[in-house]
Amino acid sequence: MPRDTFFRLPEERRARLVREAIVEFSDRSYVEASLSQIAVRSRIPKGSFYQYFDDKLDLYRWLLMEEAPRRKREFIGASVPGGEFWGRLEHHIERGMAFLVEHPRLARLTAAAADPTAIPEVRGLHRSICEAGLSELRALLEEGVGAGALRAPGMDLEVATRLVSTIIGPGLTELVLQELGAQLHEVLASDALRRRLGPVRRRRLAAQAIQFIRGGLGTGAPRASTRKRHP
Amino acid sequence: MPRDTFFRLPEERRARLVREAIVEFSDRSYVEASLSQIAVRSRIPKGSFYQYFDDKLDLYRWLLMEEAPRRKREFIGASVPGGEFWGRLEHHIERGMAFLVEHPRLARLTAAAADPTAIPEVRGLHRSICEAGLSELRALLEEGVGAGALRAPGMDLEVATRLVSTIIGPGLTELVLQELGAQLHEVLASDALRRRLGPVRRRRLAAQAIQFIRGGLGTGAPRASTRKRHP
Amino acid sequence: MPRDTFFRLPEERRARLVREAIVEFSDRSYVEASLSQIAVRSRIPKGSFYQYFDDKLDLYRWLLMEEAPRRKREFIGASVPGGEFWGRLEHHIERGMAFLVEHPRLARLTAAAADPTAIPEVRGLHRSICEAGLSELRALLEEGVGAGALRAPGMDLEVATRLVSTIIGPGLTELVLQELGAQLHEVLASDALRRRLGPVRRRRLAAQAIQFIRGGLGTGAPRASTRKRHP
Amino acid sequence: MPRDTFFRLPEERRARLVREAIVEFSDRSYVEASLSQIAVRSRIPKGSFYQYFDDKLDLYRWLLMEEAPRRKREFIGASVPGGEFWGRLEHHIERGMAFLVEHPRLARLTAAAADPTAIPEVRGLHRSICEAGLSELRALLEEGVGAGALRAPGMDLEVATRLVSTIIGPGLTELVLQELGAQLHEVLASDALRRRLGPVRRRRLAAQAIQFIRGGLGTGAPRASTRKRHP
DNA sequence: TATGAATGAGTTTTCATTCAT
DNA sequence: AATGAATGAAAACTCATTCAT
Repeated sequence: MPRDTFFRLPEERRARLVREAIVEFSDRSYVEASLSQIAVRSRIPKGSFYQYFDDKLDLYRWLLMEEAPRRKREFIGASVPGGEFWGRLEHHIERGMAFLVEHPRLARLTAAAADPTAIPEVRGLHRSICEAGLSELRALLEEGVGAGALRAPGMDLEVATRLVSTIIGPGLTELVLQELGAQLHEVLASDALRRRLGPVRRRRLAAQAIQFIRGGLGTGAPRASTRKRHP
Repeated sequence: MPRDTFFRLPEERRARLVREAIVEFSDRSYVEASLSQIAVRSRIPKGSFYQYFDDKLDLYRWLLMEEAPRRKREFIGASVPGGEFWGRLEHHIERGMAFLVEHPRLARLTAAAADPTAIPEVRGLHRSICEAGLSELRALLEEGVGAGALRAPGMDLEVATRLVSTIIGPGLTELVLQELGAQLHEVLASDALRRRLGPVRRRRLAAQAIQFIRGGLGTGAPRASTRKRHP
Repeated sequence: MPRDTFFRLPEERRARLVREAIVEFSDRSYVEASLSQIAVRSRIPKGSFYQYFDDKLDLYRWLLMEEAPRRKREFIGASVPGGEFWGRLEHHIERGMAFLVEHPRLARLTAAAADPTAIPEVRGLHRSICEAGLSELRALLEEGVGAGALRAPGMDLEVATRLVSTIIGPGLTELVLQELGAQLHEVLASDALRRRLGPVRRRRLAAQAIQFIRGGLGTGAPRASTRKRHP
Repeated sequence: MPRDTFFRLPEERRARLVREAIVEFSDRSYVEASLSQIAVRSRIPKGSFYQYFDDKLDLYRWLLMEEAPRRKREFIGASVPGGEFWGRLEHHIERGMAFLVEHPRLARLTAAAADPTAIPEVRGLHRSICEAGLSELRALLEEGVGAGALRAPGMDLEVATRLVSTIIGPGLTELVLQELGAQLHEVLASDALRRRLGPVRRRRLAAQAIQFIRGGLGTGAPRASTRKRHP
């Protein structure tokens, strides 16, 4: 975690550092990312950097576990609203996509949790982020089960959680990129490009995701309630 | 692509190189992977390596685009059999999971196509692999639409393809890891561990995935046919 | 030398700084020693440190030339007592060993004068400390010569001084460590360990050192008086 | 230990590297010494260095444990000759001083074993070198005891070994520096300077050291045989 | 006077690729 | 064709000292 000095930094200076760190870590994987580059671009001497963070991992961890989530929460607003289950899930998804479009680098940072790496510490970090995401989603689905909105015979809640998580995680990102007809790095680089995905198209995508999760693709598939198997 | 010299290599020698390359590139991301390590472990001098491949990327490309797919085809057998759509998809999924369990390193290699990287060439490579996978899946789904098995009002075939692809790609992998209660690198390292996932448990997982794709999670969701939107 | 501000410091604060400086400089060589560590452990801001001392060297110099000798004098008491020469030397040695056991970090600091270093200023400092020690010892030996207690044909007083100095400097330290069956850093760290060397064992060691200096190891060696050769 | 490549190096190149390494490590302590400097001065790219040695410590270890001892053995000749004990010891001492004068940097390297450091690996290395030296000396003294040449009542062989070792180690070095009226680093730097200490003066110093060890400084000190106490 | 922060020159080490034999 | 060695551009990180408040 950053040292106190980091938080006491002049706003402008800290913002520069954070901005360039986010750019670097969203453009490149953890190993690819270069502290030297961050230092050069943010015009913060490398020596100074080490006043704020223990090391590269410390910065990365803070970005992934504190800064990105905090900004996401701020953006998303007072978490998921009450109401009917499917509506809440749709809202969740729609906000996720909005975040993706408005703050693609932060979204990419969060998604980095799914990236594989041989570095044990980073792996642990990624893992704990994934699990936090899954917990949140599991809680949401549990409510859905409780409310009778979710049913699927023979499917574990755990399994359902993973599958839905995959859809609203990498799935939606892919969808957005496809809709924009661009690659991730282009979207990260170009404000104009991703602004093409206005609320309307976004909502249409969200609706399709919801529909996929809700009704699947089949015709006349068997219907039944989702059961918790693993208690 | 490898030079001719590579294919003229004594079988044993080539096998050693390929084996260790697969180990390295499945254990580590492209940047993390070390040619030196491959050279040392396969007992192929680094100098010789450059007689066979142009560079690190060349080897990686060959593994991802030629060797892994070839071995996967061999394992999976004569592609998807005929028959009813859902049965074929289930077979597809089941074979994918079998491959994952029997050849986890090759499966990981294939999945690497989803890893982000700042290296443009690698990005291009990953992209083309992803698109090949999507094409194949799209073709399958198109048949499903033709046969009337697939219906979802307001959902593009492209969207459906992406979502299904996400499920049977990262989704299933996550499911398998969860079922094994282990992390990727443990599964890669331990034969015993992944052998715990016998055909029965595998089929149960596959069934749940199919059910998710086919019927979704909802109760009484609207039914309609999948339309091609993007021509 | 420290600035006045240092001496005007609240006692508690100054003591903390001195204590931690002694720990650091006895645990590590001059170059290895870290001002940052001293600052952190003594809870004296680094900035403040530079109000008290010019730099790292200034602190080190003060410790070696002022503080350690002062404390040693305090411990040893009113220097060497009168009396017969050998008795005085034995007392000198015995007190040195007692100091080593009771204040190992201060003793180590003093002994640091023998450490080689590439830093010219530190070298000069070490040198002058060595010479001070030699002067003192030379004076003592001169008295011995005067009193007829010391005789060795063909041996310069200078040579004798160096040799005796080596014995009661590094020699005795090594002897103590050997007797404790431990390494320097262990002895520095553990009060319990070095307390095992009670007065009795200490006196036995001192006696052996004296005997070595006085009579050597030979049987029937020639006897003659030490002459001053180098005026 | 160095890799094979190091030994296969063109003689000129390897000699340059070794020479500059010896210069660096004799001029500076382990921590002070800089690989970069060695690389620059020997005109060996830093990258190449790491083909020959694992790291800085590896080079240092090889110098201290292999190269310096080997060259010393070569210089000293077929170890200690037979004959009467005191004659052998004198020869030992005289050769040591000759080595000191002819190869002061190598001698300094060997003596580095007595330098304290906070780096555990280096400490271990130094320690094992010290113990090797002590073993050799102990063996010599044991013979002396056996031959009846050594006697000193109440003195352990271990204690005697340490004391003699101190005399012929740091003691003699100090003596030589004093005789030259110079400091270590001047002697290291100037061939002319140390050549002033010709065989005659050297022998006189050696004789005084022997006399000190043999007969001590006292007049009419008690005589008795050295006993082994610690078995 | 006290202090927290800034800094830059330096360190060791890695690795893909090239080159000469 | 085979290969052992050479290399240089990068990386992460440290620390005494200075500066501004």
